Amino acid sequence: MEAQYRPEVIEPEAQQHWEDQQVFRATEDWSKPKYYCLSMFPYPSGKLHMGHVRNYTIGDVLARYHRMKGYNVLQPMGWDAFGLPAENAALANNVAPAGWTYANIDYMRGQLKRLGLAVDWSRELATCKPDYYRWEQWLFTKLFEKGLIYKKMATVNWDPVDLTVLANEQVIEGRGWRSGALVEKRDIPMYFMRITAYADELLNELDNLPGWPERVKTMQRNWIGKSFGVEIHFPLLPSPSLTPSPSPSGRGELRAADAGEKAGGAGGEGAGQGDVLKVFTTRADTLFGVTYVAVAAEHPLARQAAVGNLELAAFIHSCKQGSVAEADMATMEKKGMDTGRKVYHPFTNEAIPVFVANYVLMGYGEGAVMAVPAHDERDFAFAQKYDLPIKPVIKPVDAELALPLAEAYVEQGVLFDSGDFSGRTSQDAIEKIALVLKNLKLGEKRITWRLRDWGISRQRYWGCPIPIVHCPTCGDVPVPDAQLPVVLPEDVKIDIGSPIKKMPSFYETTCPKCAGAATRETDTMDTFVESSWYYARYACPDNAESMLDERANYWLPVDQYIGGIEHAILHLLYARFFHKLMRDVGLVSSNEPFANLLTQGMVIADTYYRDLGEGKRQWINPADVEEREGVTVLKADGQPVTVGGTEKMAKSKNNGVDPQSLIDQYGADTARLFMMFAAPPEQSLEWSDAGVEGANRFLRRLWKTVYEHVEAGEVESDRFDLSGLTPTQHDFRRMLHTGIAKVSDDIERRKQFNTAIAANMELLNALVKLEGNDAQTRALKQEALEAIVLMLAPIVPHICRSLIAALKPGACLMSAEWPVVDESALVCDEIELMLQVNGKLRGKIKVAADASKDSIEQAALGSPDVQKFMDGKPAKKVVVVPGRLVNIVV
RNA sequence: GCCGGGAUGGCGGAAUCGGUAGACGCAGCGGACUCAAAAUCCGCCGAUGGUGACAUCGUGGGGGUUCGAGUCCCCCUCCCGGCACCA
Repeated sequence: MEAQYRPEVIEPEAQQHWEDQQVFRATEDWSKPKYYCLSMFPYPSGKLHMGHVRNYTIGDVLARYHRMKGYNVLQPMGWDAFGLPAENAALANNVAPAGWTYANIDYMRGQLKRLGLAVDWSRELATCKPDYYRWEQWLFTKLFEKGLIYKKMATVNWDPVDLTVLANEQVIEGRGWRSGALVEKRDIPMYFMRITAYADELLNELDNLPGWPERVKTMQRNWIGKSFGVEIHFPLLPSPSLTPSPSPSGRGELRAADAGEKAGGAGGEGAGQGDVLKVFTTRADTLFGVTYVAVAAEHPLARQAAVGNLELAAFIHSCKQGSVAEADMATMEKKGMDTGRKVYHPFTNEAIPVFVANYVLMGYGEGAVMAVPAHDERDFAFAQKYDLPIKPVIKPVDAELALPLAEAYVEQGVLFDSGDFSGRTSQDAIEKIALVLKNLKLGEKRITWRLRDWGISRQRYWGCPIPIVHCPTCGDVPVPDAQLPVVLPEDVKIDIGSPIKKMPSFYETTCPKCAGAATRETDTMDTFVESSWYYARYACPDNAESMLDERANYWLPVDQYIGGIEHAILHLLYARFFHKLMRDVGLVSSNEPFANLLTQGMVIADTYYRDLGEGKRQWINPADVEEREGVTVLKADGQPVTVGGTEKMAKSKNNGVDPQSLIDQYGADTARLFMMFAAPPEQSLEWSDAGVEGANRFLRRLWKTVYEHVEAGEVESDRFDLSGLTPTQHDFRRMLHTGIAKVSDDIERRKQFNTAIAANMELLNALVKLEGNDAQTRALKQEALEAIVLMLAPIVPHICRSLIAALKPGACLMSAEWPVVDESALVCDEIELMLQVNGKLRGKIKVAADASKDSIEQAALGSPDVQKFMDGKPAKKVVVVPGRLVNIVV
């Protein structure tokens, strides 16, 4: 055995061996339990960042651990290869997105291999390849035919200078990131996936996912947002500016929820006499406190009221400014304007003003709300600003409201000033009010979802083409199977806007139905679509005949999915939705894609930037800045930079720290060990260079310890006599086997690798201190070193491969099994108990492990440490916690 | 703004079911080895007071439940993630 630990030698050797022997190649094998271990695939942004190292090491530890426990393990890897950054890079560097992407994939694949991951590379896939996305197109056509994909108008960010649609990320402080122009909202037709049809199942199935973190399930529940409420119809007073025109069916509907779905938005236009304004509320108990009604700027009533009202039209137009991002909408100043229209209160017949308000969302409920300033914070602020009445109608069950209200009282309570409903509790009143409204045909109980259908159209180039042909006679025609895939041209030149929109060779085609001249859809799909089913394709990436085959049902569901917490809602919800879609077209038999989920915390780092004006920022990498006399400056020019927040490492903020130098300097094992040791997987990890040295030191120490042990000669294991251990030896062996139990539990159940590593460090520390060179001690050390090396193998596989071979000539890590706890080693006949007086630690005693409660109490009361603090007072109470402590209360 | 999460020594973190706060590591300090340095090895290392045994305080802030709270409950502050076109 080599005296020196040389990762630069043993790591490439181990990786070459694993590759040559194809040891991680997975095949369907029904004789063993299967374990499908999947880490979220990377976007090929250029090079690996620390988040990747963390993510893939966690997955690798679990994959290798389960392999040692006898599972048939699959751990695949691929590339989430479509996306916006490729177009940005193409613009910046004058290269084609495809070439840039493929070069990044090649580079990053090399980096991943250098990490020594137990990945089955034969299953590698890239979502930008036609053999992958053709199945996405195929599924699209099936869903389109089933009505689960439909077209409707949707609002996007529009850059009026570059004449292009902007992603939310490209809107900085309300301006386009390149042009600096004020962004506007614009409605365009898009394809939508009907995820709301699965809302109930997506919500209910969360209860059948015990392997998911509670916080993720809570976030998804809140996102889906099932709320039970009441739809209330407020009859409209005739418009003063319109001549009454009774609708043919009697009472017309001024309803907005699905107005957009009929692409032209015809629903509700021409509302006149006898119409109603529908609102949705979860607080029908506050109905008597309504002092105005507010509608969204896009609501048909607002549009109609603006006809001939220049001021209102201007206000509605001003609501069009700014981005569509909900965070922006929610934090902007609440503004509104009276439409001049009024509605009747359904019970009091009072006339109530209708406002247009920029805080009412068209996409939720009916796009209209009843405003109750006394019992809703936003309505309260709005009413104060516009001097609208505040009418309290709910008070606490056991108290009176302090009037006038200083702030909204938002709790439920008891009704007053509410006609026949006064005196009822909120819950009771909601039921009763809904019933009365129903009898009056002015409303009813309704369930509303916060979840909206998923708009998947993107006006971008580097994505999967939407397989639709627009025919002037046949309309939207899905591309037939035989003509799939619709291949995205890769040899393009990028400037502002998508090149395929200017490429007749792409979009000019004939209609699959009538063979007449037609045009292809030039929008591409949201990249979330690709990442919603890749986990299933890994089971059969080579299948050229169908999307999935029976192998998918062998491997699915994924036993362990690992990825960043930032994907807790969107990606994970879309993937769950897709799994159900694939189930319902007969492709998979399970209900959920991921049985167990580990959401790793973010790797975060400081951000630095310089303002370039017009809302543009140049982000500077942490590696390129330094402190000079208390000022943070760019190393290159010595000029100051602005210090931003500590945020997740991201390409867009250029705050990623390159793990490559870490690997180059110390090797993959040190990088892996450090990442696993620095913080538990679910916590966010603030990057710092410190600590890497310590991880490397531990590996050198481990190597040296094994080296010295091996060099001392072969161990005569047949002279290992368990019954003849000295107390010290017995203590050590108990520690070893307690440690094995702890490490197993840490990895398998707790998934807390930092403490698993700490336990191994403690074992090694104890082993080094263990004195003696007799056969007993040597055998004990042999047992301990083998166990430590095997327990560390999932985390630092390269060094452990060398060490196990040195410890047990002929042994191979790839066939090694996880150490087993020897229960007999855990036996202990004396234990230590803490002594407390009034909950404060005052001493400790040793008692027999099987001592009775009485004898423990006596021993505790007799202890001088305790008596000193009892002041001669009698014990009021003695609490004995078996195996832990005794607390004496005086 | 809304939803979810977090805060423990100089630093990363540990304390798994309400029961010894600070495991393990980093940094620092002292010592051994060395001509010297690096590496390695040994020891110390929350704060305050005390020569010391030890005592008091201490888990973001305030309150509560309990024999006992880092852990449970209520209120607050700050930080992080998500908010549907970043992935």
